[in-house]
Amino acid sequence: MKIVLFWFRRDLRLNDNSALNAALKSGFKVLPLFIFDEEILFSLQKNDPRVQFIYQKLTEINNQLLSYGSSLLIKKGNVEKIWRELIKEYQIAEVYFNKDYEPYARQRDTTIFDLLDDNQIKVYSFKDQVIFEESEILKKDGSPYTVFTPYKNTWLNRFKINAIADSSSLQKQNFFLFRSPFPSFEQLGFQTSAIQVIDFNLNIGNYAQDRNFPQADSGSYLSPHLRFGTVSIREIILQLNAKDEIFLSELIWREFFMQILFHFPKVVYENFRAKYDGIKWRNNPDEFKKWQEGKTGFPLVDAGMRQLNQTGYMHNRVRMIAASFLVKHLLVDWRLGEAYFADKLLDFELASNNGNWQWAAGTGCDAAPYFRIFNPTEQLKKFDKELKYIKQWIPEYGSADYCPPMVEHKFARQRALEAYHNIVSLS
DNA sequence: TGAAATGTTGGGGCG
DNA sequence: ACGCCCCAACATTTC
Repeated sequence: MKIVLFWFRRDLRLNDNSALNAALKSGFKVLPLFIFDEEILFSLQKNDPRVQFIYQKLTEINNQLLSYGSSLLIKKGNVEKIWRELIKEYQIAEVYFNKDYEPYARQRDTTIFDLLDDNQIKVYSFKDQVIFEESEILKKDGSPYTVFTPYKNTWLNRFKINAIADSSSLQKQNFFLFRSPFPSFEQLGFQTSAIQVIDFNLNIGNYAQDRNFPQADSGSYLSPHLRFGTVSIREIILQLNAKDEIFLSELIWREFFMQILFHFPKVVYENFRAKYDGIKWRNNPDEFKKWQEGKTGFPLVDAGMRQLNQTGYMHNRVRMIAASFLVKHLLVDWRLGEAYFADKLLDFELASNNGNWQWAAGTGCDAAPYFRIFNPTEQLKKFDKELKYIKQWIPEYGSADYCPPMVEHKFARQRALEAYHNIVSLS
């Protein structure tokens, strides 16, 4: 019997899933598949909380599928090798998956597409993780936007709320009646983590007013869910009210950076603006370590880094301040900070993380000018006046146990200005 | 989605 | 009442 395979990747849900809906309408029975890609696992810790989250969500999906008489096929290893085996094992008519726009995924998917094509298997890929993908929001001359505001204006003009309403419901009877043994977490070789992804909260009525105040806990905590597709971006946007435009704007930043990464994949390794390539980073390992551990002596930086280390999350404003401090005050290459965030953030997404680090470093598209240097002490006065946030994350704050500032602000500011100015004046 | 340095203004103390 | 000085408050420029 010929079947189709639906390949879950970063769309770990059954409802409002573009490629899955299409697969279920194909006329064939659908076998859902997930592959733990060893290329990705290779760079992660055994107890990475994100792998644990993926496993939890796969378990939930599998339980739903069991009630439909089906189940999820789980594989782990080299993706190409696994697909070669699948082609032999099953009579595959077609393969469905949702598009992933990251450079590694695009390369991997091209390889798999060619392999399937060589075996006369049709492949259908779908837009699912964004409202508008890279080819849909372009300037009049066909080139991509590199400035956020005009990108956002075009995005909003193009956006029609009725165009995203998904009317199709899950056609449960079209799943392949199949039971494969669902591997345990231990069988897959993973270890448990104390850090958990918390559920999102769309009760964001005061988001616009509260979002800069880290103690207000005004975040939606949506980001990990959007990262792994455990929620549909379309459903989220349909639930927003007209007054949630600041929140919507943050979702547009997400798509802005995704299309930047698509059109300019070099940003993964290089400054978007090459004129900053000559900056002489200090990259002092001891200082970098103090920043990582939240022991810089600047309370807002330290509170943020400790929140990150303990929970896998950091408040957005504090991310900017911590990033600015590393890059400007310590003159550590933004790529090192980016890599640390990539390791720790539950919501790590290459496009946003890279885009925001380049923003903080002043090297990115539409970035903060290099001479805009956050003063962590001023930011504390403005955004955590009552010291609630910093006391939550720095229990020893105010006692002799709390470390003194590792660098004098005025001195570090001047040093950063000189390091950047030297480069800019050369170009 | 910055902060510091510099410039301007005006009220109040004082002789 | 007047001019002078000080300085806080605000505005503008600069990094």
